[in-house]
Amino acid sequence: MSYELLAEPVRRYIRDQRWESLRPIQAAAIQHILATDDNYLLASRTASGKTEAAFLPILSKVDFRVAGVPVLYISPLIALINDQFQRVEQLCRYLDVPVTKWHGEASRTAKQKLLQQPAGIVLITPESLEAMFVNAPYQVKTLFASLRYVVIDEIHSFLGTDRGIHLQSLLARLRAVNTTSSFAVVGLSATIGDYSEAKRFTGDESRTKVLLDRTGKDIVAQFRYFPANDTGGDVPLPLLKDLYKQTSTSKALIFPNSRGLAEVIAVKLRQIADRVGGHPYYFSHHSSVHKEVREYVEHFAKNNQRQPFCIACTSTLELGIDIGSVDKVVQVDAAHSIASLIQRVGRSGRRNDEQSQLLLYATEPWSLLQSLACWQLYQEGFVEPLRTARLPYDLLLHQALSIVKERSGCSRAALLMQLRQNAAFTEIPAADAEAVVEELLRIGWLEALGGELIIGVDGEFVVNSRNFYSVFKTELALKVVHAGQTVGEIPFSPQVQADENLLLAARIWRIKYVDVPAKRVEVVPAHDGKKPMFFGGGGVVHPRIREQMLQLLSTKAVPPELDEAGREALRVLRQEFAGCGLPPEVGPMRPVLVQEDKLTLFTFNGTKINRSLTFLLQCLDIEFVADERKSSLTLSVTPALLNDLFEQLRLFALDVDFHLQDAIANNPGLLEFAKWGEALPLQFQVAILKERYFDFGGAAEFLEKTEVVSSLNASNS
DNA sequence: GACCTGCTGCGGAGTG
Repeated sequence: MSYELLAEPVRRYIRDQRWESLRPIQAAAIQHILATDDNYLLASRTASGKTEAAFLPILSKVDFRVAGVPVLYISPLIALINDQFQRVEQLCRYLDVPVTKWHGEASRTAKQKLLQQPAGIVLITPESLEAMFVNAPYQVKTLFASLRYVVIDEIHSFLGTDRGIHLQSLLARLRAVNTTSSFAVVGLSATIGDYSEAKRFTGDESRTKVLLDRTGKDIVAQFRYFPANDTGGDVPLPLLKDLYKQTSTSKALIFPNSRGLAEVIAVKLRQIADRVGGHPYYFSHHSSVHKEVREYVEHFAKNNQRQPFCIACTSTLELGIDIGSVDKVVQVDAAHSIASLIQRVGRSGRRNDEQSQLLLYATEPWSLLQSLACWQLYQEGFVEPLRTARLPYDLLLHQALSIVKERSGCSRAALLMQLRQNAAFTEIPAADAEAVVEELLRIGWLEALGGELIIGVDGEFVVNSRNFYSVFKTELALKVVHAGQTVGEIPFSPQVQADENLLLAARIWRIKYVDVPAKRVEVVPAHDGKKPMFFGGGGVVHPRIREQMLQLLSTKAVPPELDEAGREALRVLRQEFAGCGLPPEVGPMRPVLVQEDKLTLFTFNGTKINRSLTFLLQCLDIEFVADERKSSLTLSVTPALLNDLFEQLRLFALDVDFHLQDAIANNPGLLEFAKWGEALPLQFQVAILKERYFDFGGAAEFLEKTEVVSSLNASNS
């Protein structure tokens, strides 16, 4: 029935593709998009035909004969644009609709051609759109004044992120340009945790509908436990041997949570394969592997029907880049979020008749616990809800500069009006927006000239820099080159000097010389090396995962997916907490283990709340040791004093601004997470810290409600 | 104990 609704050229495309039927998400999208002008979120798993679900009806509905570009597709990745270009262009040939890639690596000739004859569909990144607003606002008008649809791919990757707020703001600015029509948004998404929050993203929650296909795949999960030995060693040898056995004849993706470990695993598996005469197709894939090497790996995976292969990777292979199907997905130690686990699992068994196989290794009891908790929550259908920041002062600052540049100067009232009407900033009070603009004037990034605001002398450097178009920071790195070929990059570290060895792109290298001014390292192949040092902050674990971990500790059931060693590790960990006498329903109870003159409080709470508790303890000048992996705080107080301490901390939590101001002054690195936060007035720096880095509300609630059960009380009774 | 993402305009050399 949905098929009948489509335009004839689109139906011809479907016939030529020899599709037997439309997927559920496609059928639903066709009916809805053709019937209304509402916004839609199309949520279903990887490889379920979401792209077609959006484009089949849009191509049937939109009149492409009018001047201008009626359909804009926005993607978080260049690689995804290049993939989607081929699919969309193939479809568009049936309708004579031109498709143009518009990103930093796209052909300039093609862009020029589009500007001369604006038509069809444009595929763009948020940063390229930002650049167009700043550098060529007349082009934005020429191209997008008559937009009818904006398709946002992998929209979940924007939710709850600074880049998402940036994109929201760009959408609002597109609406302001959209003078001859109005456009609807169609977001393509994986399963997400909070659909009402996702609907806000379009800028009009009430006119946004969710089309959801919950059909999942059967997944067989297996947990295998190999404790890391004390002598160090990055990955336990028995684990590597088992991993080799499990994957040597499969197409496998291995996710070890860090670039360094991805290199270790790729190199060591290749060495084992060398010794026993296995296949040589071992790769690594992450942001520090050079783009061309990554593209080769992607191409190999996609085009090899029969050869087994193994890619040790990070989240670079989480999003929808087309690498075909794999037989096995391996997670080494706990994934940091369910959302990420979903994406990784979705990579396996993509052919319709296949079961997905998931292999979860743990090297340490707490990681095993977290991994089990994630898996259970995954099965329950839980996904972390992500809340978009309501007070993104830093992004408002960035967009204020961008708008002034776009308009080549404008009155203060016009700027403030445009910011207030921008859906990304509606909850920022008018007086606060004014204060941010005032600060921009004070630091000379803006200047007032005859009633107009223009970019100031110092601001010119900011807005004319290549760095202006993105809202995220990147680390400085040295390019690693072998015989004229770039292999990848490594960050500056003490390791980077001549004759040091390192692993990169699944190979071992020795550094010949380091050219610091040229940011270049020349390497030659070697036979033994260590993983490169990469830096990064900690990951953010959602409180629900920690609750589930505690639940696992306080019950007796043994998850059937666990191997023998895993069962034993879980038993030992449960034994450690047996003295606390936790009931099966823990509710607000949290265990405390008492040693001689210290105690360890296990908060079993999320990273942001733990961070806040840590900060409050620092304010009180109390000595402690925090361990985020165990979600624990070790303090030199007696259990009897714990309630008083909680009450003191809670009072601090309610009035923390002064301490945060102090902390920022002493440690500007605190604002590292917000690229445009450093230029803000202090009170707004405090505000973005409170909303995005800490969770003092959650901490206060924890301090108020938690009932401590200590091992001491239990053994006394 | 993290991971990821993007990029203008210009000049000049090289290619067809």
